[in-house]
Amino acid sequence: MSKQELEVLGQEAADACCAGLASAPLDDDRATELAKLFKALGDPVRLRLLSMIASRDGGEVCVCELTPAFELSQPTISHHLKLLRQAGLIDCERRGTWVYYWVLPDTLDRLAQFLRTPQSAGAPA
Amino acid sequence: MSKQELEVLGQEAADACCAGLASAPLDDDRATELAKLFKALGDPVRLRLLSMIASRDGGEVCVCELTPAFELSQPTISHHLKLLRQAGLIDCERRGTWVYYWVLPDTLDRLAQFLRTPQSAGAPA
DNA sequence: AGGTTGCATAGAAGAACGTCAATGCAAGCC
DNA sequence: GGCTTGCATTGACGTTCTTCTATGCAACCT
Repeated sequence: MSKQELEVLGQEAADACCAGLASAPLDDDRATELAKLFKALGDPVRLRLLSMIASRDGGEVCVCELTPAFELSQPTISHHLKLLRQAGLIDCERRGTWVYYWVLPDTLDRLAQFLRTPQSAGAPA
Repeated sequence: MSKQELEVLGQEAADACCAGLASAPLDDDRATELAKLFKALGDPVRLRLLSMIASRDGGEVCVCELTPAFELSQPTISHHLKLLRQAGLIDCERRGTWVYYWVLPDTLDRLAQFLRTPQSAGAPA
């Protein structure tokens, strides 16, 4: 019943703000778009990179701090950062010698909204 | 400073309830565990399957309804359902001839919590 | 200008993934 | 029992991903 009413609102309205995965079956296009984002998060190195950037007080981290935190080659870290950037999860800027990365919270929040189930959506915490 | 205090609380406390990716840099084990979950969501077919199951009023869907919704072979759908189940996102039960799937909301909510950035964590909506 | 350092890009190799046809197995039906 | 139907499993194949070494480019430092 309330479900029916929601669907009457139309797909656009739901997409625009807060359509969760439980509000209606995903169409193929939207599923493909969201899958790219989740795929970007589906690697432990990228999750750690994202977390290292997001948990930084100043909001920015120099690549020169990220690379030595892993037992991986520098090009590998650079590659993962590129994927995160292409997914719209982070962005970067070169300032002189060093390159700084920061998180784009909107993309993360959009994914968080998408994952929230109806039962949890009511609880503010 | 407040950052320091948070870390003094210990990783367990943060893990237990609501540690977001921005609360502290992820350790390797936790990153690996979370990456598996996100990887399970990183495919359009699996996202659509999950959405089809989650958006069902009764909470349960018969495989016989899921399979024909895709232009993919039956084993392929079965394979994706298995991955979702191994990730702890859904579960299933055989009842007579048919098999029914339903969503496990706890895993989804845990991921949603993880993705919420500090700035959005305050807003209840 | 020449050398050094920080990071990105290119290309290659091995592992992991998505898909299918073929098969297996359980449950219902004759 | 034998046949049919619903779904899972197996094994194979092409694609994508992760990682590396080698290289390129920009910025700094004499």
